[in-house]
Amino acid sequence: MDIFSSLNSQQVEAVKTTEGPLLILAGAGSGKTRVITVRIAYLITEKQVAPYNILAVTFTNKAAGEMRERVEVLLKGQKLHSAPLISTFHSLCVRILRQDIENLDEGYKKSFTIYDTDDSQKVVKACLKDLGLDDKQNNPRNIRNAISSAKNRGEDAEMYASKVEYGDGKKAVIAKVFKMYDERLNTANALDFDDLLIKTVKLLRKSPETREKYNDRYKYILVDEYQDTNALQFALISFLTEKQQNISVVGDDAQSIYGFRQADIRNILGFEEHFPDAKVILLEQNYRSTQTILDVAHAIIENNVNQKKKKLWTANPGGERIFYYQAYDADGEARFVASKIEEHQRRSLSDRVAVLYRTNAQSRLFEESLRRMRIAYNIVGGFSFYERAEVKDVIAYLKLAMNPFDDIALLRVINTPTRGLGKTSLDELQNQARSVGSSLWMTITGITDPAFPTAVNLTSRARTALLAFKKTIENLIEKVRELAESDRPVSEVVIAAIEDTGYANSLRLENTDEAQARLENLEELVNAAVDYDRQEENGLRDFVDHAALVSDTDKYDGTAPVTLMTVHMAKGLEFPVVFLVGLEDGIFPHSRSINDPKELEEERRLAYVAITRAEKVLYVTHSMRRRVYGEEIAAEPSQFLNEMPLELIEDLSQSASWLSYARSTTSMTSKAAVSALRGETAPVKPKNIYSGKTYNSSEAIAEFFKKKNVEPQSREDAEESKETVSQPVSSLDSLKGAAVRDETSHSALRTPHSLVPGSHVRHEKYGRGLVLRREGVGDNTKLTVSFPGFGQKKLIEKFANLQKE
DNA sequence: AAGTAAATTTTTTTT
DNA sequence: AAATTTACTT
Repeated sequence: MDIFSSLNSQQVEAVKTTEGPLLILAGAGSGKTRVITVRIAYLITEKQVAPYNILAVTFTNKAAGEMRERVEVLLKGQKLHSAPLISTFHSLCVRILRQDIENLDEGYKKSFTIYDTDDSQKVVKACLKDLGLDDKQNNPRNIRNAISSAKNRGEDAEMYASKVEYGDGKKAVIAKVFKMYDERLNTANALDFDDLLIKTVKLLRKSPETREKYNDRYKYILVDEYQDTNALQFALISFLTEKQQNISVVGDDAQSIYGFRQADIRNILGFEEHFPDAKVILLEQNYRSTQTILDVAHAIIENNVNQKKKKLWTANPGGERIFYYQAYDADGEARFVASKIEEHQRRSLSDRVAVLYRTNAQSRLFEESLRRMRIAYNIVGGFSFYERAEVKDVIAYLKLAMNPFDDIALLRVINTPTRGLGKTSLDELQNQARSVGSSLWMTITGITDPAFPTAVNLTSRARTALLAFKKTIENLIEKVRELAESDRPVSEVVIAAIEDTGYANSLRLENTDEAQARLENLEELVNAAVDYDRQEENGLRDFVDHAALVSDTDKYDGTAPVTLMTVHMAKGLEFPVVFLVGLEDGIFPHSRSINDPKELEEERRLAYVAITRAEKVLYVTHSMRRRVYGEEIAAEPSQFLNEMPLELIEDLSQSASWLSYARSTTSMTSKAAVSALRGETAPVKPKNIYSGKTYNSSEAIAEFFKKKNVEPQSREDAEESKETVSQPVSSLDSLKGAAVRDETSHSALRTPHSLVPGSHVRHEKYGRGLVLRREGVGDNTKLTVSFPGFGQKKLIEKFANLQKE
């Protein structure tokens, strides 16, 4: 196969320039991912570079996954002994730190825990409390954000403190918390997301041997979305490419949308200064969109002052005008979108549709309207499976078993399920821990040791409860140790964390629908763990890291007919049909950005990203009313609408719209047009009451966990399935059953040992399926089953309760 | 100590 | 409107 056949001359040059620093300025839709992937293939097949010497870094797991897939296709048939590492910044750092963090000499051990945003915020809250500060006046979330921003700028607690001006009380508080926060994380052997980058950079700076090691390992480095890199990421890349200088970066300053994460556009603008030998290649031909769509996008981005002037061109046909719809209220907007999607699907099923919004909170109405129209859709982001309380609880047990110093994990589970350790006892425990400056786990060990009776204000009941808890965790630790020494499946420990801790039983005793749903989620967690069984000794570690680092982003299914997501998530993707919704002042651009010219420019770039996702058809919609915090308020059209060339827009609104006024009026400003229009509108009609639960459900979760080589699948009308599947059944029978359950009723004993590949089975939730693979023996037998409409599932035979058909 | 009722807050965007 | 936190009861 000629890998160059589909490339233009600039793209070919970008692929063939393998040595030395290279900057590829790639406009939207200019085939940037294709260049990167072909480049990787070229290095391996033509330049004989060993795959493991290649590193490609992206920002999201979704981008990494997609790149991996495409490289795989290009390299199909080659007999390779290794694979290039295609990873996110954060995963790369975890990989390095799990090997070498001990060289950092900061007391961190390889078994470190990763704290997510939620965990970090809890630490901040605890710090405030211990500093005797009120968390009403000092919002923990804001403080956490301030610390995170500082870290991403490359500042540590000391640097931050030195910059606090006299009299700035707020910053003084942040500085204090910052210092304490870092100390806490250190004693807990925990790293937050930002630390992953920071500690890796520090390690590389400090240890020339480590630096050498990774320089020799990664001889060719590619960075995607380079315009979104921040100071830390830049430092990391600089260290890694120190020796070889074989760095190539791809980016587009017009698509920089992560300023809030301290992305520094100077990284891309100053690339040539930092690497004087750098070669620069421009990719300006757009292969994705119609000229009309590009013209609209260009008209908007032109309003940015800080922008390199450049214009994309396309050989694609001009295309139809973009469509516009003004809805009376947000519900009407959602109904319009759903009915148009239906229309599109009737015409041509193959055209994938995306509904893009500024904030996750906007998704609900669109979900509802699509559901009512019985249109299958896929939603990306929002609430993550791993953010569910029950999932976090069980993960916390696992984290604790691997790193008992993890105070946050310990606090999360010590009284979950309730063990009679209430606020009083826990306060005392924390006080005790603080007074000796050690972790809670060590403190518990001290308190419960009969040989060293400590003077603590604990009731004997609490002491007994602590002892029981300690035993529970020790058992779990033992399980983890056994696991590491044998080839036992990861799922076994996960089940132990659910069952042996009493967690599942307490849920069963609740006997409510909600508890039932939680149990189902935990079954999915066990199913997810099955996938890690083959990764031997680090399986559990990897599994928990995955839970911390992987968001719902990679739930994205590139073949789903309808996808709902935020504009941020849509970056790098393309769709034949795009709905850009909620184009209202305060929504898009967001109210938080409207007063700062810098941030407004970022919003504009965001709008540019959204528009350039569209290949053929673009709809832009807005509503005249919107509910904010439960109150319905008047909404004004986005200024971005006003920046679009009006002659390229076709108005689909049912009655007189902002657009028609804007067109007919030269004297009136568009804002005035809106007020004039509003004066004519009828009183608010009664709102359609629809209060069905819109999301959640285990099928969404099952979806999430599906890994590569799994049939993609959209979410079905969950409401209907809820009604028809009256008795929800899951793959993990043991978790669901009655609180007290006779062991002999385990499905393994009921299921005949005849589920060989090729046989047809029935699963109570997924329906009829075909057994594809059978692995393991006895209780550990795992089956890979393909369920039409649900894709492939890996199930533990013992728990799956499969009926032969 | 645990469950319930009342009060308060929440919305950027992501690893 | 919904979710989370706090205050109050048993």
